Amino acid sequence: MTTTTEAPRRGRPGYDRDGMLAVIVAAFNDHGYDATSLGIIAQRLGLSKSAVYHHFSSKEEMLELALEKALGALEQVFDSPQATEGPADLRIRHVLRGAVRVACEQQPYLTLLLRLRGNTDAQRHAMERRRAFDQRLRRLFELARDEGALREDMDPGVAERLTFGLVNSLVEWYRPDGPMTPDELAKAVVAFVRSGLRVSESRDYR
Amino acid sequence: MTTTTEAPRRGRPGYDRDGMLAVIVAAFNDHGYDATSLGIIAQRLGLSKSAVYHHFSSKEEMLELALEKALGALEQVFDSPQATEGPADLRIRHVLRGAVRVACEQQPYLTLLLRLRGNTDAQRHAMERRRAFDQRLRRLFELARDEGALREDMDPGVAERLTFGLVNSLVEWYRPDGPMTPDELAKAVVAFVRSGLRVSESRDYR
DNA sequence: GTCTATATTGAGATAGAC
DNA sequence: GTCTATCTCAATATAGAC
Repeated sequence: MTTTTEAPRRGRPGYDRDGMLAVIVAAFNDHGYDATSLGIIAQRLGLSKSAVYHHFSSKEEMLELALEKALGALEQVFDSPQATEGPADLRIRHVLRGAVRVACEQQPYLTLLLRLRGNTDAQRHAMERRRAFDQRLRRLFELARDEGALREDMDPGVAERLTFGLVNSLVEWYRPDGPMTPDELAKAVVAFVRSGLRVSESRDYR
Repeated sequence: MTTTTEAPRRGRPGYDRDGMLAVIVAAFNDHGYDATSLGIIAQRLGLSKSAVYHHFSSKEEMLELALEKALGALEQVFDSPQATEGPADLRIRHVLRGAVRVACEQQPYLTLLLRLRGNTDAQRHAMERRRAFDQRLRRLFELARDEGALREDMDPGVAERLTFGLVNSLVEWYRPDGPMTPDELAKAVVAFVRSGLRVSESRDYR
């Protein structure tokens, strides 16, 4: 189920790198990456600082591994015929659902990615990959306009930014143990993006 | 035009507290509040660290002043009969426009507010005020549902979160020197939220 | 109002014992 | 694989001269 390089369990039971990473990313999201000290991380893991260094060579390596999870998951959304073939509005809907799924399933990792400010090379590189994702999305919206599937009073670029601003904001409040499943949430997002909040004439879209 | 306590200019020309605060908040947003050192701030202001302390008693005071700007502006959106009287859908539209305006005009301050994680008392207090704002919004959406102005297949709480997730995401890409005015943006947001992106039957809403 | 100098604390990272 | 102890550097904040 993991989407990135598998972590061959080593050392004694309890933590593999993936399990440690989950704890570490939670700390990054609580304090911000830069402001998260190795002391805090070691405390949360129940280890000493130098024990942590036995598993990760630096704080930046932790960040890179975490960002790879989010970026890998996002990029996978486009690895499907449904994202690259067929009418643009259907392709958008597919990507929209995939992005909502990523927001839910990879929530902490995506949160970390979305908060990057590009102060180091690794951060800038990750942001570059994210921008590439955004550009593919934008081309889809332009295609939708050309196919007459997008309302004409809205610029495709603005439509794309508003849509994925909405999707990205999910990480701010979605909780896996909350009342909604990712599928239900995806359905709500698709409905919102397609036809807004007003009482609708409710042709079902599919 | 400032919405908060005015800063009586003191000291030699160049910086008043408001002008300094703009520089400081930009630094906070670039590095994250916790990770922004007074050294960085002093450098950006072209002052020594201790000179900065002559204007602000602590780093936390800078944060509080900045957050007050964002929160004050948001709360003002509700200080209008249009936000408290009349049909819920019209009230929502008014608040929506006001929130877009705040996102544009107070962009750096709102960015700072939206990124808080609640690690100090001051931060938690600011987040509490923001939550109060969100709750007023949520009651508006519940009212809209009761008045039959909200599509029935969407929970009002989810509708509110998606809507203001979209609005809050504006701070991530809106630039004052970009091609869109706040008014144009507000119009696009209202249209999106009301009727989505599909080709519409285009009754103009007003 | 701004400076240099400094007190104090905690950061990331390493050495080397067990 | 984990520990204690420590290195080096930079953080917030203050003292006191100009």
